[in-house]
Amino acid sequence: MPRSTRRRPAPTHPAAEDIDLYDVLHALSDPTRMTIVRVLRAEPERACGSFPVDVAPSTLSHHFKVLRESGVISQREEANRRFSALRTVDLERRFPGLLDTVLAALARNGGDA
Amino acid sequence: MPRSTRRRPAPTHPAAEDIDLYDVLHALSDPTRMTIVRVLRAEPERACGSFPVDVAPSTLSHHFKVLRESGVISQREEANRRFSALRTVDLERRFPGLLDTVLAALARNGGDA
DNA sequence: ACCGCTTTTCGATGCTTGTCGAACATCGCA
DNA sequence: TGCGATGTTCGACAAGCATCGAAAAGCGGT
Repeated sequence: MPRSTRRRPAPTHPAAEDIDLYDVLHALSDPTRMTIVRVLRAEPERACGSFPVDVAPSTLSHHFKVLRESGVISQREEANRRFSALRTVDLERRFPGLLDTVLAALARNGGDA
Repeated sequence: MPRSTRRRPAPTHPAAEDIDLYDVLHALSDPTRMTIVRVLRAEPERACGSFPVDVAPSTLSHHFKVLRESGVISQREEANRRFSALRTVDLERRFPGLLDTVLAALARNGGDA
C-alpha cells in the first residue's frame, strides 16, 4: 500500500477568481503582513523564517496563513522549508493595479514602517 | 459671556498628511463601510441616515466615525444633520490612485456586495 | 537512531471590533 | 413649550485577532 508522499497537509490556496477583496484588504491592513508583502515584492520567493519581522515563529506562521488564505501569497514546500511568493499574476488579473497602488502608497506612508 | 456656537463636539478629522495607510485599509475592509464609500463616490455629499445599509443607527454612527478618523471621509454639520463626503483630494494627494483602484476592484468583487 | 533546524498546531490571553438597545443631545416646526 | 426627526454616546456582548510559549511534525545530516 503506497503511502502518500504528502506528509503535512498541503497548504490550501483559493482559486484566482475566488479571491475576495475584503479578505485582501484585511490581510494588507497589518504592518507585519505588509512587511512580508513588501519583501516578497523585491524577491520572487523566500523561506518563511527569513523575513525581517520581529515576532515569534508561531505568530509568523499565523500571518502566513492569513496571507495565503486571502490569496495574496502562495506557498510551496521544499524539504522542511516552506517558500512563499506573491500571487502577482492572479492578483493583477482579479484586481488590476491594486497591489502596485497599495505598495506605492506604503512607500509614501513611511516606507518600512 | 458669549457661549460658543458649537453645540456638540465638532467632528475631528486627521490632517491630509497624517492619514495612515493601515487605518485606510482597515476602514475599507468592512462591507458596510465600503458601501458608504461607494455611494459617496457617486454623490458629492449625503446625510448619514440616507445610506442603503441595514444596520442600527448606533452602528452606522460607529462606522462613520471609523471612516472619518481614518481620513476617508469628512463630515460637516448642518442643523441637526451631518453630511458626509469623500476626501478624494486629500486621499489622492497622499495615496495616488488608491481610492480609484480599490473601487474598481470592488466592482469586480461583486459590485454591491 | 539521534539531534538540530524549520515550521505548524494548540491553548491561552488580552485587545479590538461589529453589533445592538437605551438614553441623551440638538434642531425645526407646530 | 412640546414633538418628531436626526445622530451620537454609553454600556454590554459575542466574535475575531495578534500575540506568545509549549509541544509536535517532518526533514537532513551525523
